[in-house]
Amino acid sequence: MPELPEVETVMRGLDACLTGKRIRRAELARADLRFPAPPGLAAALQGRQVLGFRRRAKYFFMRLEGGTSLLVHLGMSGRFAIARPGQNDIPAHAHLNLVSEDGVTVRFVDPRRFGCLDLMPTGAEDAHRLIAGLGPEPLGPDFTAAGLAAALEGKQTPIKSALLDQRVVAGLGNIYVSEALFAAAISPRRLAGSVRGQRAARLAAAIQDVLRAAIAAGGSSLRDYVQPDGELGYFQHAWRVYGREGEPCGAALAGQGPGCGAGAACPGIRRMVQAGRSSFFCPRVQR
DNA sequence: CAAGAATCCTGTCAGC
DNA sequence: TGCTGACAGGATTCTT
Repeated sequence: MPELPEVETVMRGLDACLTGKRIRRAELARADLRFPAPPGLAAALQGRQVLGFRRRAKYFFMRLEGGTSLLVHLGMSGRFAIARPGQNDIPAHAHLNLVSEDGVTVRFVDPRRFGCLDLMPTGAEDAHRLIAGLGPEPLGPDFTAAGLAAALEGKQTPIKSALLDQRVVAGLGNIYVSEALFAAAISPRRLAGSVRGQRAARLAAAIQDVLRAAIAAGGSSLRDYVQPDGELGYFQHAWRVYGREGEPCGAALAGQGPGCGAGAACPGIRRMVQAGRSSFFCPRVQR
């Protein structure tokens, strides 16, 4: 679902259609999301010009004239639907509706309501309670192999679980953790504390590679995920292990690099459940 | 204190 | 065909 690359892609789409525009009308259809949206949310947006966007982990901020920022989290099923003037079909579960000065309607749609919306002064974005405790941005300057190793030091939990902890590194979810561990040839079962030195360096690089590739691909997609421009299922995701249980690793990697390379001897991609979540991995290459 | 389980919610899909 | 149950997963809260 929406992890860092998807959030980045959604945000870029919104940036392209809203930045510089004035919000003619704002309506909060329902406020009972993961956390209650503040009552004054719609009023704070209406009539204001959108100045720009900024992402942090799986959150992003929409900055408005007047010094207010809107915090958005997509949760599991959150997306943005764009409707041009005349396109009047309203998707189900549209919780926030914004009409731009050019007549384009932007809707925050989130069936499961695991997402959230909040307001804060633009200068206090990083002090927000959902943001303040986050670990380093994996594509930012603060994310290093040494820092990652330090964050993992002494942890008795499997590396899979540790990487889902947003305090260790911010923005990974279940999909890209599996992908990064595969790329780094590290078993999801390995104890987090044993990932250090060269292995930590490999993992840090793999995390960055996997995220960069996904952003470049325009974000990956699952089922009901929709691009901000309204297009649906517009590209083939390129996950190497996620969702590929039983597929031979070599075939899965055809044309995408050497991968397992065991050919017919490849045991195939396995799925297991860790901390209630699926992990996909190749038992031959990941140690 | 840390690690894991339970929890929120609803659409989708497999199986009968 | 229609129903039921399992499943998906982000992040907080609760339990061990």
